Amino acid sequence: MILKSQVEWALHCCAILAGLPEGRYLSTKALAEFHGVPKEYLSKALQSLSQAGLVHTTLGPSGGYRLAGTPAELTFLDIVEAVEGKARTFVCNNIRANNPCRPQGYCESGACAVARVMWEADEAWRDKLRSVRLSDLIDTLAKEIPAELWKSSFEWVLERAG
Amino acid sequence: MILKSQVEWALHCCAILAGLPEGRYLSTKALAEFHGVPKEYLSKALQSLSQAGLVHTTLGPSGGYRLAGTPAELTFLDIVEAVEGKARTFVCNNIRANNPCRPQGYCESGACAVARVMWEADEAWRDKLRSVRLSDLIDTLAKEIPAELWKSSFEWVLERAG
DNA sequence: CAAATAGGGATATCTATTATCCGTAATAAC
DNA sequence: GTTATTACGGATAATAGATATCCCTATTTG
Ligand code: SF4
Ligand code: SF4
Repeated sequence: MILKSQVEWALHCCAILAGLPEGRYLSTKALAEFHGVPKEYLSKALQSLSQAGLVHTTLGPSGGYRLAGTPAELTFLDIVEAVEGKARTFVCNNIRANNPCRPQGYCESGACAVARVMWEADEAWRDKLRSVRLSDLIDTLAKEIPAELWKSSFEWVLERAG
Repeated sequence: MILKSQVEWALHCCAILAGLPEGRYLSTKALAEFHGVPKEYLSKALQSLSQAGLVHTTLGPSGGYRLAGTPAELTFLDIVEAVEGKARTFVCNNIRANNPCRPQGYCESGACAVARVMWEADEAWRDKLRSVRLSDLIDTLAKEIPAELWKSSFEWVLERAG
């Protein structure tokens, strides 16, 4: 059970977009080149972000993406769920229904204890992701990334931002 | 990103095995029939439990599986990890290494902030699973399952336990 | 010895992920 | 207006992983 690589891509892209000046847009092409991933496939991840309303887009030359809100309004969970979906990671196949001792017409009263525990764990995962904002990530990155690299990356992006 | 159905199967099988009297064993065949799942494939899940040391096995007629310890010593995490593996759900493809601005020979100092957050969320999921013991599940099931069904299932199992 | 079992290897099938390609509509620059 | 560039969506192919089956072996019970 492994998250799609698009999740990592989307998170990194949002981190880049967070540094974009007001009103500017960055294209799929630039984001793909910066991260060294296939443009067409990254495009699907960005479209997921767009459909979830996390980013705004414009068409045409100098078009591309920018965050829909401030980095403080965007959580890891928003981004992860936009790409990975909101479905729970444990699906109940209701195998108890095959129990040979089960009385005819016995109707389960909702999900059993097994499923509930698994879903609680799922929620714990989501709670953690919900508690970290994109702005928190930027703060950490700014501290950890060498100032020179941070600056040159920023300039690289600005050169290509429409 | 969805957990294997074997996870559900393994959890249910452990719940059944927890009710087994000391020294008795229950076969793959019986467990598969009880849950209505393919015997050969369920066998793989049970082998995973065996390899993880969670259950003991014996061969021959009247052979099968029993818990290696008490239900209180076994957590959800033990069972889930035995079947699903201990690998983290977020894998870092190190796409920052493709950054065109990255200085030659620049060596990353461990995983970046993105990966660390995702791994913390993964840990939160595992912490939750670690906090629930098999004995807790049995307690809940005993409360929720109709006494009659509980009893007949128990008898069904005992008839087939070696 | 005969029957039943766990275990493991090989293999097939199905599904989801990963990736590419192409056509369309919209937009900006010229 | 024309052209270049872009996001978007549909179709499709390639790959990997999950699901499932089959068969052989060693071991144990009776
Ligand atoms: S026992 Fe729980 S997890 Fe298993 S099939 Fe029933 S509801 Fe689903
Ligand atoms: S930035 Fe983090 S998640 Fe992304 S490639 Fe680097 S270490 Fe991995």
